[in-house]
Amino acid sequence: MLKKERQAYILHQVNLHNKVLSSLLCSEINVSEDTIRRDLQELADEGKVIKVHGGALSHSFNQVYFPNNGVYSQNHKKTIAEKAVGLISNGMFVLTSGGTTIIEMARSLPAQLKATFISGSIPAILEYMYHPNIEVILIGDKISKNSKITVGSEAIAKIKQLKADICFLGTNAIDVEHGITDNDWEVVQLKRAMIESSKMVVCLSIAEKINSAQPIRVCGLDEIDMLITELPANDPLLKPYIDAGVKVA
Amino acid sequence: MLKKERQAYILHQVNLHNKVLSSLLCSEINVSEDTIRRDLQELADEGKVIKVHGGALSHSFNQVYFPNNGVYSQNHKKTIAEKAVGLISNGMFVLTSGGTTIIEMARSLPAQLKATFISGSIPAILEYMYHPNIEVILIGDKISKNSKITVGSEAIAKIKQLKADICFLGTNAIDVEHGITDNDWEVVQLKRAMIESSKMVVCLSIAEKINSAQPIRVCGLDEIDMLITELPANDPLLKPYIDAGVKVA
DNA sequence: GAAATTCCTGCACAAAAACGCAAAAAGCAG
DNA sequence: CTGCTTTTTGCGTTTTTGTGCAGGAATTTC
Repeated sequence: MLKKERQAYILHQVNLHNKVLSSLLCSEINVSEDTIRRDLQELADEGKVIKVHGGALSHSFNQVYFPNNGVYSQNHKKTIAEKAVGLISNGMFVLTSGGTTIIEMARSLPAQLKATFISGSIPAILEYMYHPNIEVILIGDKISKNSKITVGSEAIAKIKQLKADICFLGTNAIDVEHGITDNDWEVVQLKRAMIESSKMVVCLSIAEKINSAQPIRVCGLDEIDMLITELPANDPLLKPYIDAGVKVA
Repeated sequence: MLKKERQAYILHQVNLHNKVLSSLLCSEINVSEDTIRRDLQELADEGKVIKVHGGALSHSFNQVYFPNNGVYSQNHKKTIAEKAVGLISNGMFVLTSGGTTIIEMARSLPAQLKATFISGSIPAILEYMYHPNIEVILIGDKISKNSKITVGSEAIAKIKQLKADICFLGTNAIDVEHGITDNDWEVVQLKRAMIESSKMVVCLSIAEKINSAQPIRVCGLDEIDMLITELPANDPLLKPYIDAGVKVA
């Protein structure tokens, strides 16, 4: 394979999937990692891709791909994400909110999964978009620059027209007394709509946020079906939620 | 075998397979590698093939894998982008399509500009999102993974509810006879809706796309108000468009 | 913090290109 | 056919280019 040919192939992959991993490319094309690295470097020098640790990104993608942006520990989120993707099966309609846990989940989706994902979260959409078998429906409206998600009455109206199989909510605070709470009024409206439009509601929450409360109420515990944390299901911290009728994982 | 005959054979192979290896050719035709190299050099000088280390590539190979890349067209797009942003003033409602030229425009927006941008193009939205003073409205619908833009009846319906001050269209092909044409049916529907929903329609097009046509018609020249290219306004290539009543810049 | 990846640098080796040169082939005039 | 010039080709040598490998540094991950 000619060098130029190889670079063309790489560029094609970058534009198609928004990102490439050097490790994958080198086994795919059957050349050493050094060669791939040098190719990526050259393409980067020409401004055609953006080189990052482990591979390269397309130009439009790099801005939102913040690898470890989270305030909280990443591997907890990965644990949660993996438990969550286990609930999704082929053919499902899946509604997701925004939040870093949700993005982690989007990254953990197995390649062979065929499902339809609906979301207004830009970073989540980017992850879904380069997944080979997932169909993506974007909820449009005004973009909230803070949370990088579309908010507003149009988005809510659109969600209310749906009936998804399952809905995943990134959770800012949860406690037995107040249920799920949050601090952004517009995001709360959206989450409420999502809950109403889903057959099953799953909350993703790292343990630190359990038994904390925020000013605005999203819903009571009776409205959610499952709570996923990084803790084992028998952790005493989760006992009150199980008693309140919430499944945990 | 005569030299002319040999070169014709090589050219034929290049056009057939999009690439040739010098090593293969020389064993095939039974001449030294030097001869092949000299032949390729001549063909390259005549612009019939693209010579690379180890062989040669056809022109169409480059067009498929490096669609108008290169420093030149990047600079051209920047020129176009800068002309385009000059048309936007504070408080405007701006509708934009997808395409690399539009993204370049998004990158060129001055920081102090206060306007509302409406688009279904994910890469464009990403650019707008990080701009300090721009309000962003995202058009939702199913995402086309190819063009990274939302397409479908919902998106079109939403656009038709608007009346934007100005609309910027990335253009794939334009000529006097057929007007604006494109090759993606869904994108064309979207562009048609955008044109209808804008007080002013501006097409952004690099010069190489001028006087070319694609299978699907977007609109006639009478429906666009302005054509922006990297060429000076008095370039003869633009004359027919000016005659047809289109402003150029 | 420790372990695992990934990256960078210099180096060696092979493949290909460039260059000069001379032999071979072709064209041409007598 | 012969002698001459011009073009084309092949061959050695030198340069350049492309690739892989080994190490140590840097970064990410757990």
